[in-house]
Amino acid sequence: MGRGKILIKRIDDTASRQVTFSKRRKGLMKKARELAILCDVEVGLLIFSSTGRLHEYASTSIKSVVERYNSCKEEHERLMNPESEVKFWQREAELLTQQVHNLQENHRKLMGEQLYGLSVKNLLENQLEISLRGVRMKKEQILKEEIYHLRRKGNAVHQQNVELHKKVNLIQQENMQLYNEVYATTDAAVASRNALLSYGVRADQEDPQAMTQLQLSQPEPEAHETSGSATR
Amino acid sequence: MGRGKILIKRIDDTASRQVTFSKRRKGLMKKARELAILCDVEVGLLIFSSTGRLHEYASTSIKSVVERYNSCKEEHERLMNPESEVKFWQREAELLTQQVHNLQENHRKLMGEQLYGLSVKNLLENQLEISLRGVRMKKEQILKEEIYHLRRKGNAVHQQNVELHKKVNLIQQENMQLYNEVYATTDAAVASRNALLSYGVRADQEDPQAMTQLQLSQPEPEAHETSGSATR
DNA sequence: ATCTATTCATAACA
DNA sequence: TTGTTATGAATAGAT
Repeated sequence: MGRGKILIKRIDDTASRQVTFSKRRKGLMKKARELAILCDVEVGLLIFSSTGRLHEYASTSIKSVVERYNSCKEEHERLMNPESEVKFWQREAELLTQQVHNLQENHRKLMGEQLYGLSVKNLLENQLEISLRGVRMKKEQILKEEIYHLRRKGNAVHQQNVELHKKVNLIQQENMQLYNEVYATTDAAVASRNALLSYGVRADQEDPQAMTQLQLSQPEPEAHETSGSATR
Repeated sequence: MGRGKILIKRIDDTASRQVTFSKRRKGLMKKARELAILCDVEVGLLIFSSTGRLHEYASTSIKSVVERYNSCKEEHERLMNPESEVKFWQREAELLTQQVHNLQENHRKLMGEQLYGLSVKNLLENQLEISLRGVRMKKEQILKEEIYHLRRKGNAVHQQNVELHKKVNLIQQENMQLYNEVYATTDAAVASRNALLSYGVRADQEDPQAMTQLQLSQPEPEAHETSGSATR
């Protein structure tokens, strides 16, 4: 099938060899494909060039062909062994994945609880703080009001005291004047009478008023405030 | 190549198909072998007949060809596949283990921080609470003391008031008596003189004392209330 | 790469 | 199946 017949032996000339390789390889693949199509069979062809390059043909796929080859040949040594190893690591990975999942779940819950707990705690504390502050403010207010009233009361009593002192002084003065007048006229009958007369005039003018005032003010068991203004 | 040209499509006639399969299969194998020898390359050929029968050619061996195929193509479909698969799952397991470790670490830290944070917080709160309570107690104490002193002061002033009223009443009584005696003897010279004399006696007995007391108590600037008991 | 003389593979037939 | 053969197909070697 060419200009001359050839012996089927390795072609020494590299170039010729390479050319022949290309031509026959192509033809081989064509015939492989034709066979697969014409006869409806599964075909796989693998060719490795001298440079290491791979050339392949498969009516379906090399994988399929090789699998079929393996199952056909029942050489499970290669397949079964690695499979069990794969299954082992798969199982390991599954377990670890589950573990990760659980930990993440716990993590999430924990943080959630932490946040929830803190917020609740803060809420409670705030509420308590507010209530407590309210109570304390009221308490202080009451105390301050009491102090204020006591001060007012104290002042009022003091004012009363002052008024009383004034009155006491006034009465005292009058008394002393009276005594003086009385004693000054004790020995002289005429002088006594004049003094008494002049005193009587004064009494008509001022004293009855003072007496009325003193009589009007009522004594109280436990003294407390009165907002009266003592006129004088 | 034959008595007539043919289309490359599945041969419907089973017999023809089988004949063609035999002839072409043989030819394909021959050519595969020729290629392998002529070009000094590795060739593998797998053919599965429609009945499932395997026909193979390999310049070396199918095993060798398939192994070379796998390593060359780096398509680790069957042989290499398990290996890389194993490595993949090993890697996965390593990553997951690391992840578990990190999560556990975080978990531990988080719980630690939580506990630490809480304890510190509580400590601070307690400290603050104690200090605050101390301040508040002092404040209240001061307020209460102020109230107590104000009350004492108020009571003292009140007591003084009462005393003053008593004195005022006493003096008033004496004054009235004096007036009565004076006016009763105004018209009668003798009666007047007796009255004056008796008054003098009384004054000697009581009044000087009252006067002294009154003079000793000092009047204060602001005064109010009267709690006198007006005897009549 | 392309051509082509030649060989080869094989379709049809027996 | 196997063999025969006419012929298309593949290809060695030249270009």
